[in-house]
Amino acid sequence: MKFEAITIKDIAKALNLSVSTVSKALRGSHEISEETKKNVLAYAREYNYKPNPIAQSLKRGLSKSIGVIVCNIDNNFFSQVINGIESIARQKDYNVIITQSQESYEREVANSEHLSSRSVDGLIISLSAETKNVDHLVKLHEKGLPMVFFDRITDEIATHKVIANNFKGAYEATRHLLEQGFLHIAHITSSGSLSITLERLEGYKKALADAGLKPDPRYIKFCQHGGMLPEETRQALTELLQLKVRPDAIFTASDRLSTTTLSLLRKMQIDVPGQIGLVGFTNSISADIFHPSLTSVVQPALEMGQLVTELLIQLIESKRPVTQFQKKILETELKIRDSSLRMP
Amino acid sequence: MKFEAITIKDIAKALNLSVSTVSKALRGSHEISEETKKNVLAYAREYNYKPNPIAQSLKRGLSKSIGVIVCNIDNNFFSQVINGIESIARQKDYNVIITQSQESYEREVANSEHLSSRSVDGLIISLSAETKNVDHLVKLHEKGLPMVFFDRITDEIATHKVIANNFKGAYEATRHLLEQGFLHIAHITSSGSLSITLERLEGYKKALADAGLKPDPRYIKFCQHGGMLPEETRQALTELLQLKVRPDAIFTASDRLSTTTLSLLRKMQIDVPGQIGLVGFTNSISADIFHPSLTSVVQPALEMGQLVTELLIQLIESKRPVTQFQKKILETELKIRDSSLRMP
DNA sequence: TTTATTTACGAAAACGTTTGCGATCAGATC
DNA sequence: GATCTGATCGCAAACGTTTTCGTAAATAAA
Repeated sequence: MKFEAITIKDIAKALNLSVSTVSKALRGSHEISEETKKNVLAYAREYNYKPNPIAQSLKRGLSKSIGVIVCNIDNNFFSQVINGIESIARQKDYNVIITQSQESYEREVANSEHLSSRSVDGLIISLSAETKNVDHLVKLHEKGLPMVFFDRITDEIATHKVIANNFKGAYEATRHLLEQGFLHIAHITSSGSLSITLERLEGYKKALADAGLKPDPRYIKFCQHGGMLPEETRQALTELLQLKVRPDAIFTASDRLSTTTLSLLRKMQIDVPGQIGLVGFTNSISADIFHPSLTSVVQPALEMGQLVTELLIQLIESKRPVTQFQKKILETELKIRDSSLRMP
Repeated sequence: MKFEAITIKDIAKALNLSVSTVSKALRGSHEISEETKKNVLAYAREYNYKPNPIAQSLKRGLSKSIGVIVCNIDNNFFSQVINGIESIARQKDYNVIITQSQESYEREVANSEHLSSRSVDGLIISLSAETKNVDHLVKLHEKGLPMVFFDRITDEIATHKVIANNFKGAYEATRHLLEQGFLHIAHITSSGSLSITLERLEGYKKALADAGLKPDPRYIKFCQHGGMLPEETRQALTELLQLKVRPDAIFTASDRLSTTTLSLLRKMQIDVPGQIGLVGFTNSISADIFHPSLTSVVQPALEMGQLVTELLIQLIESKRPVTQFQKKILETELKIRDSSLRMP
């Protein structure tokens, strides 16, 4: 199965020109007479000539493609981010190659190596929950592969980063629960090695502190796989419910965690928000038809994807080494719905 | 920003061999002595040699990448399919380039041309809702670009196709509503030009007919953009609710349509299933925490993605032209939940 | 007329591979 | 001793493009 396309050679032969002349004519070089240019362009258009991007890549040493590593695409937050990435990439004529780490460190390492050997021009990464060591990325970065981080970032690599204001988002979510009169607010979150986990945890603690409450470590549950495995969340929730002073509200720190927790509470016949209030980080487009509708901290996922892609392409296309890096922090939005309302 | 990697040339120079010898040694050719092979392999391993895939692509005329065109990635059904695509592609060492048509015919055309000029080795497609004419794909297919379809397919191109048993899925959904005692069952579906629309419509009609009911065209609403625009769904729903004999149940034909309809019914304060029963095609992982939990026809999305990718790669790698094509039909599953239960 | 300058084009190398073929040399066969 | 065979390797072309450099003709300046 071959897919034959017209090449510069064909044009050259047809018009009795040399390959180099045709190439220059196509790029509008001043070295070529207007008439020749016209002829070449006309012929190219007629036969629908498209330059072979692979040959161009080989020549230029750039592939016009960028790699993406996220934990999972089947997740409203990440699929929205990818939407944003794709829109900018397309606009700037880059291809996007998406890979999933499934929260596994090993797969993240394999993906990053595979992508770099696939000669992508740059990498967009959100770390996996399992990842505690970023040497694999440091190595690639030192070799000169441009990369940018979003959402789950690391301090160990100096480059552009885009995150949501996780601290503030978590703070507002927790404060909202406090304002509703909840007192024993638990927190179910992802792996402690993730930046978002720490930031959200700090926001949660600060809100409690500001209300004169002392965070209780027993109320804070980490899920090493970020909610990929429902069993993990069940475990965390079960432990919370067995505490002597059972929490009267839960703040969940990620998309999967939020929906799974709500699902489990329903299966356990626990009334939300009657017996337990709930606020979660989630970008689910269906949060308002959940039972109960889910109060959520929504991240500007689309913008994050767009912004991070713009920064990466900027890095790729910059002539001189970039030394000034940005850390963009986008604001979240607290959408108050039924799951957190003490008195509806 | 350059990203220098070791090449065959470097190895050749270091070991005092020719480029061709090194190349052959790396591929384990019988022309090369065991000792030389050992040396080359050792050196390659030590310096972490990875063949430049772009150069290989140029040489072989194959890029080891496949293009995907779906309407939208931010949708549980499609993201699950892509999950399946990715798993097989990775396993067979293909890259996946994902594009979104956003249900627009123009973007579908642009994407298909962009991908083919990007020299992907093959295409996986689910047609956009707007697409009525597939000439752009016929042209590429005739030029020899392997392609396979899933979900929204066309008869005009002879190739492998993978779909769910839409007829049966729709039939069972409708029959279930009938069994629950609903009599006036409306159907909100996508564009009439989509294969899935027709198949599901037929299943719906057949179930009604088998129950001795005559399908009423006023009860059938088409959404040209497949639910991408909520306004379209609102319009359809509003019209249904204004009928003299208001439907007492609705069967929605796609992911977005289902969640949007449920959302709108809630906003309109219409009790589901009390006033209106609801069954929808959806792969939402949260259908059981909807209010009410949503009875749904679930498609084996992951398997669809895996299967369609296997078929494509089979096509790409086949030495001789393939003339026998498969149309795989995977079974759906009806998950009965609250939204369709007359008497809970 | 001679010499410089411009214009318009072609030859060839390069990017990193793969591959057919020819070269060399050893040993085997007659 | 001449020929053959097999093993091992290098040369060179090829994939399609870009780009540097050279060169011929045409024009301008001397």
